[in-house]
Amino acid sequence: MLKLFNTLSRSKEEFIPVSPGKAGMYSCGPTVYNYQHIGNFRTFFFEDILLRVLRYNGIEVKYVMNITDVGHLVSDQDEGEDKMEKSAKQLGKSVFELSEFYTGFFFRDRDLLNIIPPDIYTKATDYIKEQIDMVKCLEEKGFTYKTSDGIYFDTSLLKDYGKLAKLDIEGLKEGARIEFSTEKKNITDFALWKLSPENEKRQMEWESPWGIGFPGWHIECSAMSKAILGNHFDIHCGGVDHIPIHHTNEIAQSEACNGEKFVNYWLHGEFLDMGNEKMSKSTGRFITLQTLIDKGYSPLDYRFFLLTAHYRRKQKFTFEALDAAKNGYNNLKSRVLNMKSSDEKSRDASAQIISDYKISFTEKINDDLNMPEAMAVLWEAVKDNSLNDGEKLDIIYNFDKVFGLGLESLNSDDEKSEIPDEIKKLAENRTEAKSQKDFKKADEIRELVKQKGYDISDSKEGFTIRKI
RNA sequence: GGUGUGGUACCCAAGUGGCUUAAGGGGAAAGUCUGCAAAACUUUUAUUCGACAGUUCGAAUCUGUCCCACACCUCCA
Repeated sequence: MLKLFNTLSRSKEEFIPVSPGKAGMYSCGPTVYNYQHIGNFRTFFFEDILLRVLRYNGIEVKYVMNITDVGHLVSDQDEGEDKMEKSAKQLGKSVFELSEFYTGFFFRDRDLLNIIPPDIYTKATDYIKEQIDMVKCLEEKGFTYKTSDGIYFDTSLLKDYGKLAKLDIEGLKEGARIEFSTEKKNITDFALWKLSPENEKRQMEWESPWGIGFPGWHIECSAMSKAILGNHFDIHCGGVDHIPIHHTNEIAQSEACNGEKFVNYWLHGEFLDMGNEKMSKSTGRFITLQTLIDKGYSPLDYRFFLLTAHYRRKQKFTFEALDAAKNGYNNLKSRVLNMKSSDEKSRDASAQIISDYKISFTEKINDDLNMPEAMAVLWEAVKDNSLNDGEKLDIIYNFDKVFGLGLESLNSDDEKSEIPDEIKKLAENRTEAKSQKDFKKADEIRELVKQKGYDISDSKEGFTIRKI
């Protein structure tokens, strides 16, 4: 039984899809006005794990992710500049070039992290008509009003507005730290359609029944999920920051227009805790996957790191912790490589043990995606002396469908081919010194090679060289 | 000011009333092996879960008080 923590009920619930054996899943993707940082990727990774666990359970998932390329304003109070337009202006590019550039980078990092692409990407600018239709739908049902700068949703008309975030509207008013547009009827009202400023020509703007303008940020997800997955579907996910505003407003729009329940299960991934070095795309201070690569980490080191914490808990990011993950992952890889080169084959005698491991693993991942516990099961199997190498690989490959650490495709040749001839020559010299019992010289050579970044170790067959 | 979350070994991090006198990874230490190392293998590394009370046959897990961090109500995945 698969259990998932539903933000709506704040509790773990058994996952029961609308259509048996199938699931519709939508996740809020990137706003492509800048690079995605490693915090963003923690969320995309969580969604990847969710997708993999659903599929591991034999559920046929239709997975949609949006790309926000318009309408996301600098302030969620529907004020300030459009993030895309602002960034384009700064870089002297068109918004379309900008979108293409950062989307491409996002795809690259996604692939490097072994994150499975969705079945469909929906780009906000490709669904302008659907968004306008939805605003019209809300207008016809009387949920909207007009201000000098756009069409707004009147949240006071919904009895259960804010149910996802358990918003305390009165408390919000008292605690408001900023002033909000005086034209808004309620503090929680939000823009559905923004009119282009009269004195400014936007790069992205469209005709609409209300005048030339662009869609509000929230409407895209309501319109696009409706277009692909229908009025009522199974899972919607994103980062925790989306609970109080973005997802709250999506629910309001969708349920007001469609007149039925929008999404059954809302799942949210917690933030990566950067300690004092808080990452914020708006300040331009953040760590990207490329930063990690430049520092000598592999993208999958980061994936391994993410697997060590539960998605609903903040995870502390430090380079010390990343080093630990890198070491752990290297150990795992070297064990797997050793198993692959072994000729022990599966025996039927241990079928029961293998099955027990898989059952245990399934219990962990189905308990609200408990990856740390699932990883513990993996290590237990890896170190289990009652299993031979063939049996262990059987288990490891099976688990890696969820972990996504690329263990099945690991190839020892990859590492060997990187060794320069100079280093190989030195290693051969050392073997010669050893054969003459000149251990002093042998140790000197090993030290020299170590300084050059390689490690020589002896084995029965001779020596092996490893990049440090 | 309001709201919420969390404090588990040297680090990361599970566990949320008895299966646990607390998983797993990293790190560290010892042994086997080795010319010496490395790897591998074996073993060790929290009688204790922020502090103090309380509930209970029984608590890291529930309650209360206090201390400390962080997050959100500005932008954020």
